[in-house]
Amino acid sequence: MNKEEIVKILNEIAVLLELAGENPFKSRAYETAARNLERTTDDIEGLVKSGEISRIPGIGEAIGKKIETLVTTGHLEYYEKLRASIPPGHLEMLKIPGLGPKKIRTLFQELKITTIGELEYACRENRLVNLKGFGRKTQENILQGIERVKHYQARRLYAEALPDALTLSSLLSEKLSIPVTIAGSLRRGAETVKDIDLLVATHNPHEVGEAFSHLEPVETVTSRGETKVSVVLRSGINSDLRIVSPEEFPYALHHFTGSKEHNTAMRARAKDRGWKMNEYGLFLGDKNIPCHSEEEIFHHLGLDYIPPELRENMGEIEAAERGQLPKLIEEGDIRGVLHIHTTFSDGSLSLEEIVRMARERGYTYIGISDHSQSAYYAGGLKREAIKEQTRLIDELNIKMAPFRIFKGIEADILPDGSLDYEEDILSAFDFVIAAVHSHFQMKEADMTERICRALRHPDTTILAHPTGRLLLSREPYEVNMATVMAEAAALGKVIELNANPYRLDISWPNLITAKKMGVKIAINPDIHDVSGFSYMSLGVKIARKGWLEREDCINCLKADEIETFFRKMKARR
DNA sequence: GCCGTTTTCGGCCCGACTGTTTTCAGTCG
Repeated sequence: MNKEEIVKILNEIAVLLELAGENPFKSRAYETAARNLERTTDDIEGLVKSGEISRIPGIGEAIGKKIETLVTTGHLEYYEKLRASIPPGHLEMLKIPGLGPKKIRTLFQELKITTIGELEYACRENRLVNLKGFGRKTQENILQGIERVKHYQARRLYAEALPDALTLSSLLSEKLSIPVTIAGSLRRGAETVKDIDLLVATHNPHEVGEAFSHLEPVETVTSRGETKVSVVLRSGINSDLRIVSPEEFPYALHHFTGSKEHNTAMRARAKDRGWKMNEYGLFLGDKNIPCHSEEEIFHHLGLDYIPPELRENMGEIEAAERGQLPKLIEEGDIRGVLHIHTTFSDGSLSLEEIVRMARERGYTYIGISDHSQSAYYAGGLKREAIKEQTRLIDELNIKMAPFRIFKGIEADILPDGSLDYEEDILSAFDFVIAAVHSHFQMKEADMTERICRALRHPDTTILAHPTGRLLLSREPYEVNMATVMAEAAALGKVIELNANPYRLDISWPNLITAKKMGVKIAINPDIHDVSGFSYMSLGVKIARKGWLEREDCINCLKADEIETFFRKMKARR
């Protein structure tokens, strides 16, 4: 059993233990173990064999044994029994706002409720009002919660939530003439988000809460206090506004940016030093240590400033302590854009239009990569079309100099791992992007070998969207990314960070590993139409989340540098 | 269940809000 599956099982055990009414710290121990296992780059099987699995922090004797059992047998009786003891509907019921493990247990013990359907029925029959700890209001809220789960519960893409966040913050900001800051997972650059967190510093909390509740995009107010107002927007997204005093702002900004895991680790660190940390300050006894910015808070705790994207408790605190945080890539570092489709295949922009748009945006080169012949659904290029496009690019390169247009192709990786053209065609391109677009249902070992074989093709420059996932709609195909990344590292091949908001593939946790292995990354917008160029800033945000620096991304190279880079790869064939 | 320069037991981050209570439990982030 591989690492991802074990991580998933440990996390599920944590939730099941909560539902079973176990010691919450035991549940948290499984969460911690899962997280630390997930972020380790060590070979799990190797650690198990050498008896060193407990060297991973948070994994002790008991969990260590369970991991060993999973690795060697693929089963775990403890987990299976635990899962059998909890109705599957209880896991689903956790999604209803206001319902947690305790209330779900009460519902089961008193009313034998095991599914959301039964729960809805029980509410309509008015059966919750007399339960201890419940009441009329709770029953109403649960009914509403069920409605909301049915309609909106889905998480949102970052790119979908950000415009709403910007609208809300600017409306509120204009209304009150005060700054409104976006915090939470949006500030951290999460791929998908559950809600929009906003933060305001003011001495008039009531006025701010009132104004926020009546903004045009707000549909309903779900909770309203002195420091926090929660609403549901017409678009279905939840939004929380936090209101603090100007003095508290830096602490609150840090706190409400999260992540939960980062905050927990930071507060533990403060506690180690005899301090207490919360959204209102950093306290030694009753005395607040004054900080005027997030930077100062980190410095007081002996840390370099940690950019929001890194705050996931993935080693950033340790790195900040050692002064070894990466100098993260910025949008201004990007010199050129690769992976662009034109009207030759399934793009809606002509070559000339793309060149004009790229120049307007300050890029100094682009790389064209239309689909290859077997992608008939996307108008893949036949031999003649390639000739025609080559001729056109040569002309434009003369006309537009010093702007550079590199000739590339997005070649399908066929099921056997070969690429979709003869070598004489492939070797004529400046670069080749290899991509899986079909036959997703393969066994992990076969898919991994298919992709590794494509990487070994002498003409392959970049591996596109390596897991094929579509956020919130399609799971990644089964592929061992550790093996793929190791192969790319050994061969000096590039892996794409596809910046389409639905893909963001390679994922940021894998980026952290790729960087450690020395794999170079191309941040590629996979442009098909005018919106494509705007994906670059999201790509950079995710690259930052994956700890990337300018040196890690090939499209931070200047035009002549990337030309040399492509040539050197060709020379190795 | 994990962990230890407060070590093998007794902690484990912290506060707001809601709805149920009549001082607090549960949930959430």
